[in-house]
Amino acid sequence: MTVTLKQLAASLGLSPTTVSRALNGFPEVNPATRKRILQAAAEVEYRPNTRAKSLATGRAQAIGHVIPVSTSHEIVNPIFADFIAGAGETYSSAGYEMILRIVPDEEEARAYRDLVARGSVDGVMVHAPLRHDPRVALLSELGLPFLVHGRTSDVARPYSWLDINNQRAFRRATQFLTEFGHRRIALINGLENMDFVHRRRNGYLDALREAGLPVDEALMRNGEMTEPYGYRAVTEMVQLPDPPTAFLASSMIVAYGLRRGLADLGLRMGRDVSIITHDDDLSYLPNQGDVPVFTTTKSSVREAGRRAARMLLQLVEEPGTGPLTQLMESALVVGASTGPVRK
Amino acid sequence: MTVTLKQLAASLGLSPTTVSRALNGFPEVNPATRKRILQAAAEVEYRPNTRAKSLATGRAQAIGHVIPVSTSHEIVNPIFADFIAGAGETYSSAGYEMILRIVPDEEEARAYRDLVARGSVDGVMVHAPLRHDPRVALLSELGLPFLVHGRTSDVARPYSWLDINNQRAFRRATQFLTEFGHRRIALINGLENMDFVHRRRNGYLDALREAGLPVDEALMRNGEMTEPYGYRAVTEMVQLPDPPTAFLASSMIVAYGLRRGLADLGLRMGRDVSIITHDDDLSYLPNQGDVPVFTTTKSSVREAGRRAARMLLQLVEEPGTGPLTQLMESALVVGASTGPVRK
DNA sequence: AACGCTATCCAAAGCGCTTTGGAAATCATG
DNA sequence: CATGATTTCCAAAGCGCTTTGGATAGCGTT
Repeated sequence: MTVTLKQLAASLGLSPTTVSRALNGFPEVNPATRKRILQAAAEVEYRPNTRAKSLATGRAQAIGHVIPVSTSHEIVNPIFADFIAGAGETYSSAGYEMILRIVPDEEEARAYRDLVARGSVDGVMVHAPLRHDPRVALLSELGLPFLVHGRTSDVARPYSWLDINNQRAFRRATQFLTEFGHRRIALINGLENMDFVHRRRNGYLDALREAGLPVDEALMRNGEMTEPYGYRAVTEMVQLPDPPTAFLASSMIVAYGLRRGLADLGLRMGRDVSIITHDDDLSYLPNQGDVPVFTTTKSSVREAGRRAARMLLQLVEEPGTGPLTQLMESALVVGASTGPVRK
Repeated sequence: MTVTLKQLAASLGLSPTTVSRALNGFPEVNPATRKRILQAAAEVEYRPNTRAKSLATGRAQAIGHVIPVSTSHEIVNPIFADFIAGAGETYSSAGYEMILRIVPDEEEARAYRDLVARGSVDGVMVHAPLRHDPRVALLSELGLPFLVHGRTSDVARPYSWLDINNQRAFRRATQFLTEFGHRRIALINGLENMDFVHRRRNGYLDALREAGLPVDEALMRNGEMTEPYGYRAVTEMVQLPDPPTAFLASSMIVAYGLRRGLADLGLRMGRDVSIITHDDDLSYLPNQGDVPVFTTTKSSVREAGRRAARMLLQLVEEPGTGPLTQLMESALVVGASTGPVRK
């Protein structure tokens, strides 16, 4: 059964103090004794009780992820699983526990306060930041180390984040299309209140401006990034007097919807209509092959999870470390979904 | 800042004992005093320190989910996010923490032992059971309450699980197709070592037998359930001397691949070729509308998460409760992807 | 008036660990 | 060989809570 420090110490004829020091690598213990202790500990598979340890040390050895679930649309972000997987790997190997809280979004603030008050975590990861996100201010105030996956746009004080360069990615993607002669490019974006949506649009607008192309509101959409959303976008836009010849999609799933729409319309992707989508490189939606199916702005969200976790752990373990930030670039990977505009 | 029981007691001129009893609803405290205590506690937003509490009570108030990540294929199951979301809701409202461990699959057993030894959890959820899954025996031996999402096939002793009736679902789906006159039906299944894959195949085989149809190995595939996997399956099978007229897909993502394959081949889904897929009702892959795009065997994995969590909590809170099992049926929802066989 | 109950509160121990402040033994040093 | 410095160990307190085993006061009974 589970063996405690005290029992282990007794079985060795030593005090708990010495055993604890030996196990935790303190210097003041005879090498021979230490060896004996380590051996015995390994033999009985001793593991310190997490709760006791963290009560004594004051550190939770755990990182929290609070996932708000909107009671209205109930969408669970599909990138969530891969990000968590990446972050979780890092936590595990650093000896941290990952604790997840799924809460209705109106209770998110309370969840953070609760985690702090109960001393359940040493830091938290902030998911899916909004353009104006109150969480940054809240967490700064609470004094809990945190790292934002993404950014938010109106915060006075600096904070730590890891983001991909959404603006640059979408500017490059748009440029790529304009260079192929496309002049009517649609942007099938995510929900308006998300911060990344805003940045992607900026990149798109930058490129249009640089190419001297007009902005047409009719070619820009915001919505929950589902497959039917993509489908609807393309089937409706094709009926415009001057329909788009190219589409920028905000996710692979949306791109699937676009593709289906094109197929139903009898249009060939890459010839009649071009598509570029952002690809989070989700493990179950691979876009590979000699020539990938889609041209994408690609960036592994799993890798983002790994890096974000590493940064957060640093913030936790070295308090006073200035805000940490990291901007990941995404690759523009050319696949079969783009081509010169048809005359 | 964070206030402790002792501080709260001191500020009220009471002993920690009384405050603790008042907060935990014990009878031996004067109603007036209790009210005073509750008020003060609410005012300073007192929350008992989780670790201290669980050290004292011996209960972790936490449920573990161990997610093995294969180092070889690295696929994170897409249903994972929705299941977790469902389970998480339940845990939260029951006052339990959810702790997640992402571990390389060869270390999974160690992860369970570790969780037990450290006393980090009161129970665990077992994901993605294999046909022959060693975890059930391991966990029984460890004496840790657990619930399996799915089933495994060769375990002597009874265990608790929640599963969908995969066999029945796939039998009905196959029947539905045979009744439409299909005689060449392909089964695009998941990885062979997964338990549900086996059950689905059994359902499929049952229906073929009932319809007096021969089994053709060339029409059955196993593989990681990605979009390209579906695509490859259909494009290759169509070249068979006697190609299938209908496909059973094991997930929505696979069905997307099938659909793309058909489109590339110039075949119309629902007319030239029929498709039925299992639909886990993932929030970001909706299959709705007056006439859904796909005919599916549908069962919400989110709801499964909710129920599984409830069952697990019951096992944890009422030890000695016999093994709990629940078999959910999935609905056969008719969409636009099926039709009578073309002559 | 003495008694036993009951209601209400508290002191103290304990959960399993870490950590402070010695104590004892060993060592080098003059 | 006495002295101070090191090395090596341990007792005890403490982390924030629960819980056992009283203590005290107020109450109704006889």
